[in-house]
Amino acid sequence: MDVSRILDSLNSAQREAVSCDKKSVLVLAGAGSGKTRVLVHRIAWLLQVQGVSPSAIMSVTFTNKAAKEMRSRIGELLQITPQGMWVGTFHGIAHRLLKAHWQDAGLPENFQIIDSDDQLRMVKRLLKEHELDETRFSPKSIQWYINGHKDEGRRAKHVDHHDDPYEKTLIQVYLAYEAACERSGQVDFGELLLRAHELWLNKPTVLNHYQQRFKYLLVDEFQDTNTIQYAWLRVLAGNNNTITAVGDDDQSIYGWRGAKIENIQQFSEDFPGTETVKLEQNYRSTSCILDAANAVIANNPSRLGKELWTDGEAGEPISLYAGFNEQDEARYIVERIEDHVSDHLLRSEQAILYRSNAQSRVLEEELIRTGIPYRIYGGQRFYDRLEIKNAVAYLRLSYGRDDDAAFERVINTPTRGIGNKTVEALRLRARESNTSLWRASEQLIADGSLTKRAITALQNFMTLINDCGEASKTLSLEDLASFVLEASDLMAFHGKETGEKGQARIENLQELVNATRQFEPEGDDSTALREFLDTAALDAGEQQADEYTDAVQLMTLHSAKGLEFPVVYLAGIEENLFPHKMSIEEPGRLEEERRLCYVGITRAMKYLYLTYAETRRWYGQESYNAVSRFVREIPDTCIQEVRVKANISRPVSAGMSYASSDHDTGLILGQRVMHNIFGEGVVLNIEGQGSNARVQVNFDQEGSKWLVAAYANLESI
DNA sequence: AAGATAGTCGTTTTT
DNA sequence: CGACTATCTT
Repeated sequence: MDVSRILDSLNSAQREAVSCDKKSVLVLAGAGSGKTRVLVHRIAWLLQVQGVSPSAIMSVTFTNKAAKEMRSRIGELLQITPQGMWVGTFHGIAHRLLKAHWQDAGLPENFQIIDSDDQLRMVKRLLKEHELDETRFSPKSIQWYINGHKDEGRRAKHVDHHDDPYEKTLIQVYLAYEAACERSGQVDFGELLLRAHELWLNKPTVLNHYQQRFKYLLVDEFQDTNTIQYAWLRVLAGNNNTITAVGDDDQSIYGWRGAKIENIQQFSEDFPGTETVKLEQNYRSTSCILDAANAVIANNPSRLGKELWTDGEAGEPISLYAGFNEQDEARYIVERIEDHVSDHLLRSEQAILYRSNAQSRVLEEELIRTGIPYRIYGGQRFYDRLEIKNAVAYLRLSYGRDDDAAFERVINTPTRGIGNKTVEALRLRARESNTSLWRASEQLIADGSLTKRAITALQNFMTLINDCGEASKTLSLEDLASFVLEASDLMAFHGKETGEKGQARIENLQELVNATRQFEPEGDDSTALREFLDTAALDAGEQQADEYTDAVQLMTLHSAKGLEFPVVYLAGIEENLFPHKMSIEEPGRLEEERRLCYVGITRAMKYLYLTYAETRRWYGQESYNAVSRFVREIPDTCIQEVRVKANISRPVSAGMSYASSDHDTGLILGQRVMHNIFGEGVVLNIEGQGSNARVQVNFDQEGSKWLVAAYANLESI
């Protein structure tokens, strides 16, 4: 194939990255600089110019979505789908390895993946077993503790207790957790990575095989890798393989869950002779937006240093709007959305981004009020929904009886008279005999050490599961799913839940049957169930519901990473909210907030609106936040402040006295007032009546603010 | 075993 | 404030 086709459409930095023949390349790809493009073209370069076999290439991404996109774009560019290439997520690839080498990894052949929900349940159970006080040892924090150590590559036996009794207890729980997973053949997300790493370390022949095979490694979103992921990669790369890492230190926003931005710096040290290529030309945004982004991120020390530029137009200035409360902020945003719609932009080309999910409510209310269709991204994954998890638990038990997480979940769902007492007895026996709950049930029934009623109920349950197991051997995946839903009575159980909930649950369950019908197993029918269960555990499932209606997009800044929109509204750009209160004190965390802001700004292609509220109801309390420091970091020349209505030329002097009765606020223009947070100031303007009245005050310290008179408690002085 | 009630807690989220 | 949970009540 013609080499020019691969390089022609690229700029010189991109070309450099694509065709680099060093053993290690670090591509620092700024937002909108064609990162995925470089990865895809590099793979094409390796295959078609270097003549590398597809099976010598492994490309690792972070999310399933990214992996999917990578595969389809490679196919698009090459017009064929290369066979034997591994393209997947860290977790997906680790899982694939563990399935192939379960014995070497010390796992049972049919090990199951548990998600964080199952994990949390297990931790809670263990805390009860160990009679630990949940207020002192919160399940969530224990889960955090375990996952944190796993992400750092530490098992319970590696953790140092520092002679601290509290830490010692945590380690005990971690140990018990490991034992419980072992006993029931369950593997959590962190465990996938940890085991895959241990597989390299403990089985040199296995490692050697894969080192020989995967001569070319590519990693996307490298700034998001955690300790164990990077360690795993490094071992696989060894001294001889070629590794391409693509990432952006300025877009590292997952430090709080273990991502190590340091891995980027470390890379050049670990792989001597690394060639670093910076992609700084941006193809997404106007120069006005880029100037703002550059200016904000420049406030972070210890960056690797990049500056985005474009040869495009300056574009519109960024709008800054100060709402007097969050409803006013929402109203402003929705008005601008309508403006752009009448200006022939689609609703789906406009996104409202916010720091935390709680902000979406007011925005939604306003969108509903004005009848604008919207779609909220994020939220619960399809396979995380209660009814789906229940149904999948039955499928999991059909596949393997020792799956304790699944067993616990549905032993009494729908209710079948197996109470807590019986389940306690099962758990006790399982622990004593070091076996699964299913085997423990068999034992206890044989013993006759349960009440007659419990035995009957338990037997009914086990018969049901065995029937499902039999069905799984003969039926297609889809028929099995239907069978399980009927036999277990889950359909009826969820259907009778109150209000629209029941209806929604039934629809989701039907959607699950749909998913089984559309599922295309890689192997033959005999492995279809296992493959489907793995997908349910590792893949979010399509969230396609109303993808085709033209709707405004709402999402957190975190979930916006990697996306772009012609119009972006960045709502709630206030101190304490963004940067978030919890991150203001520590410099490291503040820098991550700033990177998040950089991510937000760089999502915008043409128009960017920054909005905040001077008064905001937050946790049931009125709060007064100053405009975010990030706004002040943007050069004035990029920003245009939107004036509130026509309050301009009314002269403000002590002599003027508009009757207070007009506004019911008891305030007079030009009057000096005292506010218990902002201190002293002068009333500049009054708008509205009664409880809606709002007052603009120019505070000596804090500058001008709009306040709701009813809440502001202004005192005349 | 469902329904009421008190109590808690409150960024960001993928696998 | 309000969503969620754990515990108590019938």
